[in-house]
Amino acid sequence: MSEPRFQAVVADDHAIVRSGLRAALESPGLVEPAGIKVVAEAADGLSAIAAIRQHRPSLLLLDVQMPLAGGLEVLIEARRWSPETRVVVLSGVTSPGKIGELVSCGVDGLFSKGEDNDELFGALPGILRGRRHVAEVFRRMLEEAPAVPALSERERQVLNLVVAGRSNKEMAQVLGISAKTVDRHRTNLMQKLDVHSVAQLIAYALREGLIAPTSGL
Amino acid sequence: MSEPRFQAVVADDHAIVRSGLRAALESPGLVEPAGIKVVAEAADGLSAIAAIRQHRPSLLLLDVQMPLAGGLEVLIEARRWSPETRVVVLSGVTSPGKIGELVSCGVDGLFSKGEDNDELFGALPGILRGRRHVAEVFRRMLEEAPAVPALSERERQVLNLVVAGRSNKEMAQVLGISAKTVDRHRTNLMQKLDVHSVAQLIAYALREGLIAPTSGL
DNA sequence: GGGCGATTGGGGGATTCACCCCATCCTGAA
DNA sequence: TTCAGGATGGGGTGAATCCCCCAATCGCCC
Repeated sequence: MSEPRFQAVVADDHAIVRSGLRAALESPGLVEPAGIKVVAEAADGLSAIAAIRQHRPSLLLLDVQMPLAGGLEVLIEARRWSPETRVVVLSGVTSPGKIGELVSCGVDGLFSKGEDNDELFGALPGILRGRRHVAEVFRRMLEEAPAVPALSERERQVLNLVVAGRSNKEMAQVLGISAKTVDRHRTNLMQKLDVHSVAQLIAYALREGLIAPTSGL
Repeated sequence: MSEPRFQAVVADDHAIVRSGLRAALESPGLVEPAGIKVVAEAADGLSAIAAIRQHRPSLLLLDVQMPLAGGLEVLIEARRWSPETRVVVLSGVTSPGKIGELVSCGVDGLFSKGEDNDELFGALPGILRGRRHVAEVFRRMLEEAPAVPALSERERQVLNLVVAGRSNKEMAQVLGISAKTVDRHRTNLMQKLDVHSVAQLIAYALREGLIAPTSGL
């Protein structure tokens, strides 16, 4: 019996998922001949970052949406504190925006929770040895991406406030500008996104993961 | 080595969760001395119902939100086709509305994905022998429930259409009634829920899980 | 320097929304 | 049988939205 060559940290807000991943990684032969030792689990983004800083593992298995800090933030912090750690993200949501962000930030692996994990387990050995792997589903999605329009800083702010239920007048106060200017940004925003109502605007923000579904009001 | 006394069906849209639950159920001693045999997995509501009809298992482990049919629908169908099957629901979302619905529909077990699964595994043997168990978190939540107002059929329809981004005029066409009546329902709806904008209305629908975050537009 | 885009702000208008008023019809419970 | 509540509509008002018009300033890149 040989010692596991690799150590991993598993981060997901669901305990069942963590134990499932742990079982799969540690079972010899499934991913690695000697298995992969899971040295820490994390239920939220902050403790994930803490675990990375402490253990400097060879692999980080990461969920996209978690409490306290999302997948992207954790990815960036992990790169900073442990550059040699291979970061693999598991995504439950499939919004082209978030996926694109992760890819351009240089994740080493990107897989969907909905699909079979054969693709994940099959690709992990390669990833641990320096290769990269983005799941078929996501690669096709990015190719067929309907040209995501780039929003300006102000437009993003306005979008967030609209989603939060604020009126133009309130936004004007918050941002310290005229209500008319808010209206202007709003118009440009809706034109860029090709939507024509608040509801569609919120639906867009939701699809793109610009907003946490758990945010009150 | 004795044969497992119980058979289970596991339904969840994430493959990792299914395999994690399977591993836990089947491992001898963790839940049952002889383990629980997982006779089928289902990735969506319809195949979950099909599996129940075919296998008539002693246990159904069920996720709340799945494609094609939600947890509640599957629960009702399971009761119809296999009344002796104990139905245990795992909820990722924690909206008082959905939780209350499930309890009043008579689930045998109700647990949160976010918490440790010790409570689940500890309670399963009792559930298999006829007891019921609702997780601590949810019991406290239901006690502190802020008196969920009951919506009428029309109001629910209008709410869904509002969330879908339809205007009053469009809803009038869809529902075959006057735009003025739609406005009426809308007014009553917002009064009942104590909200005063489309954004807050959508936020409510989202919190209560009345709408799938993955629904396009 | 000359565009280009982001940001700022104003006027105006058509439409929609939020919320009142009023009424009738029907169903089921008390 | 009365009576409450749901569903159906009409009228109207004030506010907000959506979308045009116009203009100015600032920074950035070629």
